[in-house]
Amino acid sequence: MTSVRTRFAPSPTGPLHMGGVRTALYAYLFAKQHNGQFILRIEDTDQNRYVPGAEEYIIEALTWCGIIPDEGVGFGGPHMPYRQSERKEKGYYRQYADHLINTGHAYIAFDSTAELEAIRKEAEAAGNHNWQYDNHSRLSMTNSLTLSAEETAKRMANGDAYVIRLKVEPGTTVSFTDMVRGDVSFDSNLVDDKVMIKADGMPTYHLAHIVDDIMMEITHAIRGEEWLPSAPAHILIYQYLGLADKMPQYAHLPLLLKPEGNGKLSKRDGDRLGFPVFPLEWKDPASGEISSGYREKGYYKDAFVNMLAFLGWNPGTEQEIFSMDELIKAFSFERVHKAGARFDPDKAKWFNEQYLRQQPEELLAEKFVLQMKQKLGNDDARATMPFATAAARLVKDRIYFEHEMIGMSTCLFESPTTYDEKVVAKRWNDKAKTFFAALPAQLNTVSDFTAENAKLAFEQLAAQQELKPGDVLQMFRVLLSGQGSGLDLFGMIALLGNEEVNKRIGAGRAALNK
RNA sequence: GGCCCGUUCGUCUAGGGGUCUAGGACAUCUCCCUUUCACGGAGGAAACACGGGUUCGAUUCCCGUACGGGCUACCA
Repeated sequence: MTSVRTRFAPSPTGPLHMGGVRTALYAYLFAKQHNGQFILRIEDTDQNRYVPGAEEYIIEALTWCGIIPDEGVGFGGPHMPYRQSERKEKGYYRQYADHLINTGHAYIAFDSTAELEAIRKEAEAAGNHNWQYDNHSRLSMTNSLTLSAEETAKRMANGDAYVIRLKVEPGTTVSFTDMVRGDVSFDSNLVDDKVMIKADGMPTYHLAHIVDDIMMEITHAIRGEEWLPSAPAHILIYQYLGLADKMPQYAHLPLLLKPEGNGKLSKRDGDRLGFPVFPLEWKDPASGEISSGYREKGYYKDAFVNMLAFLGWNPGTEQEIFSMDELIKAFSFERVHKAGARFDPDKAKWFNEQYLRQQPEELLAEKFVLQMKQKLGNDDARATMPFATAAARLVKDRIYFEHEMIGMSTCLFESPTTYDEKVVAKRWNDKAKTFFAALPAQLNTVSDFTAENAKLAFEQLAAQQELKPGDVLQMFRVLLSGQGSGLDLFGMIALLGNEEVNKRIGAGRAALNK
């Protein structure tokens, strides 16, 4: 039995959409589950749409996600080159196309784009919305079927522009078994004569992916649902080639839909709704426009991959957190949902939160030290592991992303400049004033300034003054941080230290008593 | 318009003839914990698109309708 070989074949027309990443992920998971190979092929047959940097972006994005190709552009392999423009130079596609012509399954067509456009317009005006170049119309067009062999040869020798079209035989039902959809069938009468080789000599997707899949021994072709309508043409090509036995199994994946409204998820949605649609940040080379990326937004790659895997697939158990290895074991196309999946940015954040919670404390502390150094300067005494570890413990459960640590802990580094008015209005009374006048001295009696000891001292003083801790606790927080809510109060106090706490109490009293 | 695919809580989904008084997760609400907030815990509200069949019995099978999506290029 030959080994499973899947491929991801994007065209370098811009940054890789997260839907594309999911397609790559499923193809990768399936290949790895079967100890097979995952191949990255670049489909750059449309010279007009080529975007510089896109190819590098694709490779970097897949690499970041841990979806590492075994073969492909940037990775080498036994089927080089893996870029279709280069494979075209080798004559691969033309060879297959000529074979199809020689066996009567394809023909040369001279009709120009402008002519076709005119015909479509005319048909449209006559109420025919579905004119296509097919078995109904091809005999009234200018092609090697309607021209004599001599005339055709003459035109070609003349350098007249022509394309090679597939000659679809009418009257059959084309059916195949899709890995996610089951049996699907089409009427060949309705399949158009697809262009396989364009006037510029480049193959179209339809021919190119088949030739490459055959040559690269692809066993499973995994792609988006948008390809389903052209699947019958692809199956016919395999049949006409006499290579139906080489045809991979197809899997058409459901599309990713907008979080709200209609249609598939697009670049615009991210900009509009404030979440990334791309794995990595992308700067459009032409417009300079920047699209945000999951990596730059602070998502863990594992969380991103986990989230993506669950958009349209689920394991059938209640487990939601999956490592790549677990995904490889659990994945199956039978469990891919058939309907499009509406993307939910909240759930994406939730996944990241879960991964954040799982992070080892030490790792978080290391990142925190870096953030502190950036904010406070390299030499700041607080930007060290012991302090950062304690601080990380304080903020960890209140954030979705690592980069939020520093912002969540502002009160550890900055004295308040304003004080929560609501709390002040309610709690800054005579008793509180007396209490906080005495508190610094009380705190000075604490020899080991831990959270527990500071709390004890605080409660003692409150008891002495016949106050419930609740009467002055929130005010204490406001004096220290300016805010009515925030990090665990005594945890924060321990980190601030006796001296800083007293200083802030003093500053706060001065400000509020003015 | 034509063709193809789809349709379970707001969202992602489980379930594929009786076990469904339809399960989980996100979001939302309530309560508990807590000085607060968050975390955590407990609980609530919330869905089988509709109409016909088939069947003793349909969320589950079939057919229609509606709705959604995709495709309809010498783009992928």
